[in-house]
Amino acid sequence: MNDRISEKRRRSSEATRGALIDAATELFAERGFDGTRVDQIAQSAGVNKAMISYHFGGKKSLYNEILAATLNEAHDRFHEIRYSDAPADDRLRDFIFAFADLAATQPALPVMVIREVLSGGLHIDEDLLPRFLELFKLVQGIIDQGVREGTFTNVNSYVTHLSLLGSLVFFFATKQVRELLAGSPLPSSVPEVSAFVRDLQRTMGRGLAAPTATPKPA
Amino acid sequence: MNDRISEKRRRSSEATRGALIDAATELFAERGFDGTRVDQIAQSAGVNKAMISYHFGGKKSLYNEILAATLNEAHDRFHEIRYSDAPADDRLRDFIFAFADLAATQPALPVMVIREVLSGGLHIDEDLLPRFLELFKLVQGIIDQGVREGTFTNVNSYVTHLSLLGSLVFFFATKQVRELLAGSPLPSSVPEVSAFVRDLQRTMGRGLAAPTATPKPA
DNA sequence: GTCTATAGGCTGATAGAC
DNA sequence: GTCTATCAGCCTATAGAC
Repeated sequence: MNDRISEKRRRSSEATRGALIDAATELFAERGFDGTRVDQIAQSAGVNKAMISYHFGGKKSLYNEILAATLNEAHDRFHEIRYSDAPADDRLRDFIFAFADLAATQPALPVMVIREVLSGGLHIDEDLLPRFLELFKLVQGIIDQGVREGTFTNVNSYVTHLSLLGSLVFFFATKQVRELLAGSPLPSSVPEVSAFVRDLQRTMGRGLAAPTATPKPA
Repeated sequence: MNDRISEKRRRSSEATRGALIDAATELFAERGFDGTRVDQIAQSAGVNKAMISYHFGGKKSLYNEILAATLNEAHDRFHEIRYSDAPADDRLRDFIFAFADLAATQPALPVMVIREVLSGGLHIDEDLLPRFLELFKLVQGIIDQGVREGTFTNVNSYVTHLSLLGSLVFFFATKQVRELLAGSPLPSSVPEVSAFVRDLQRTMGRGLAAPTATPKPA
């Protein structure tokens, strides 16, 4: 390849793209699409704002590219759970852990998901919708499995999967405010996250367990 | 009072105010503060957009007035539960029902709450914050009570109350999208809501019940 | 590939007539 | 109290220099 002459340029280009994506991800998550100014994105990334149009074709395209990347990462992370043949209660436990793990690495995901859901998918790209719904289907499928197998009590899987996702998404989406209200920076929220995961796994496990089945000891 | 001469005007004035509030409530909930245009509010209310500045002193003040009214209504609705001396599991059940009932009448509440929480209380009025936190404290208090009384298992009340509120807020906040995805208008979501309330009451009740205590029959 | 400068459109607010 | 007309500011996108 004739990379030699353009090596320096190529690296700069990708550095610019990356810087823009990182800055924009944080800002979009924090203030939403409408609340984010392209000037801020550019300044925060340390590049000129014209680069947004050049590299991504505008603010909206940048937003969609970020959303796509985020959803794709989620898709990959849940691969094992999706095709696992473990019993439903184990898969549920694994899902809660995996979601929390993902949210810890990619804090923007839950916020962007909830923002999209609130706005009724107003500025979501049409071909991103399936990726979006996958997440919901996976959880509902696990609950359906448990009901079918008889390990879960006879809940409505539709409303129940919404409850579970609501708990998860809300917890991580509110992290920022809670830190703010907690006084200040909050040293480390890791113990908080693991308490949340543990309690949610237990509460859901016990709450869904069929009356006849003895729930596994916590 | 000298209302006679200004009676017609006063009524018009309040009608204008009311129309603006109604229109703005719906639009703010649907698109957020930044996503809502004052032109839209005025047009949707059928009045001139100058009326927003005249009656409320600007877009932001209108927003805060709506948020205050919404939070005050929530405060009033939960009065009985707040001062109830019933056992924790009953209070929890009542709270879930009351929240759902409130959300059905005031669909904007959960959406505005979640939007505020996401933006880190960026444009919330400072004297509104206590009202906001009340809601959270109430739920956490109920869970603390159950743990103290020994009817609830030894959960972390902080993370658990977030799970519960997350389920509630998320379910009602996503109503719009879910209707959109369900094909179309969705005839009536009442059966869905009652299924949600029932399952959430059961799942939380069973999930939190202390191992020694026998959960009440559903 | 990156930057500066600027265009063009829209937003929220207000002065002044009725 | 309400409306029309208009302003100043801000936002995103782009043309053109380097």
